[in-house]
Amino acid sequence: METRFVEKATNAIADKYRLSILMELSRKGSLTSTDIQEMTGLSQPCVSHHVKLLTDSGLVNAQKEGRNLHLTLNKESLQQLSGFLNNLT
Amino acid sequence: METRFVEKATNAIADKYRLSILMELSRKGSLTSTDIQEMTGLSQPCVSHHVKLLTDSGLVNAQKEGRNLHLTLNKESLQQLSGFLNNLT
DNA sequence: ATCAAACATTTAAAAGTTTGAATGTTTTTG
DNA sequence: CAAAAACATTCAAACTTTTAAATGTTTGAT
Repeated sequence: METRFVEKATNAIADKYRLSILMELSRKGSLTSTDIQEMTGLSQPCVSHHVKLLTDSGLVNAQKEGRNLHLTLNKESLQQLSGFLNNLT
Repeated sequence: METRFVEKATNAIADKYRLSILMELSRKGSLTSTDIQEMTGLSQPCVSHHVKLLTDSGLVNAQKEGRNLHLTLNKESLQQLSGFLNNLT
């Protein structure tokens, strides 16, 4: 089943920095790693780590554009997760 | 905002045992800690710990009935979480 | 070609989580 | 009341996650 996805996706959300990244992606549409560094005050390697967790979970899409990493929400997977939780009720 | 709830709830879900407890609660309607022990093979203290995380998160209701702990899903909070995630998209 | 900017990787320390053994509490049963 | 059943708590070991310093890679500007 999709339980591995649910586990990885909820784990990706379950952190204050990563949750704030998701919310900011939702508000702004897209962000770069540098944007996230400025927004969180975290070190660059730490941001890189959090971004990797988010992209590995499938909740965030990453696309290299020149030397920038262009991050966007993966709406389909967020909706899939939302639907899974709703189906439990 | 509700971000602390989202953090705690997703954290509660983000574990294979706790996710399976939620899914079994969804299927069966209710469980006791002993049911969960049998179902997971985990030790009693470990089950107690996972149950506490689930109830502290607000996703699961616990009610003492004699010496048993009667666990049920908190559907409202699951729907709240589902709605939050859906609103990000 | 040089330099700088953006991001990734490696590594190690600090902090947090998971697990079960031992023990404690409460409730039911004989 | 004694014993057992169900759950909670304390504790310590094993494991995982988070963080940043150091370093590496790639891309763009001069």
